[in-house]
Amino acid sequence: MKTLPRAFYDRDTLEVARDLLGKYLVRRIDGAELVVRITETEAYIGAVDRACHAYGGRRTARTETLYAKPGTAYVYLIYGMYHCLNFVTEPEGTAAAVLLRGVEAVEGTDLLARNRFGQSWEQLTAYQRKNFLNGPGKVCKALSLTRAHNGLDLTGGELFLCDGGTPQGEIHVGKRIGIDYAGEAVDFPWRFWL
DNA sequence: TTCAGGATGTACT
DNA sequence: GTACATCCTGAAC
Repeated sequence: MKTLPRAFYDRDTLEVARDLLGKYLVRRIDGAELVVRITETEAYIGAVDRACHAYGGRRTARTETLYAKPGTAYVYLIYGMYHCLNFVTEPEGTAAAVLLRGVEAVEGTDLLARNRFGQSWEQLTAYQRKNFLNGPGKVCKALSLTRAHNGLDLTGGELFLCDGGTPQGEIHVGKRIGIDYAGEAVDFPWRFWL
């Protein structure tokens, strides 16, 4: 598989969010390789989006990463205990990114299960398996990603994306989750899933 | 299967 | 002091 080049991210954020479906995300850690397939994303575009941390050109210590060059990881802490992983898009100086909301395990399932529940896949309940990696906080927990990885270059060898061919089935489009505070942006159809 | 409530700490007002 | 791009638990259905 080939690592996606920086040019992949240096495009319209909505296009990137849609194209990310079906792609493989690879995480190398302690000699192990975790691979997941992307199934759900959301776009956040600072210039026009009240739900984006960098709405209206806002620059703070936290949002600085959103202005970084495309192909950078933006990781932040939410609700005091979970992390969210984003892929920075569009040219450097433009605040936009794609939030990773859901994936499915491809390689390293057992290590993913241990990171998330402290147990092997075999030990998980049916409920735990069904809700394994279907949320942004769950994905970061399983991939062992924290704010320490904020600003990481996605064209490097620690965390990167690979092409996965054309995804099967239909691409769904709808409203984003958990942004009821964002006024008119609540209704933007910027969520994509398989 | 759905729902309400709580956990928890950082960023920003 | 308030809000937050979430998740888990336990109870009701």
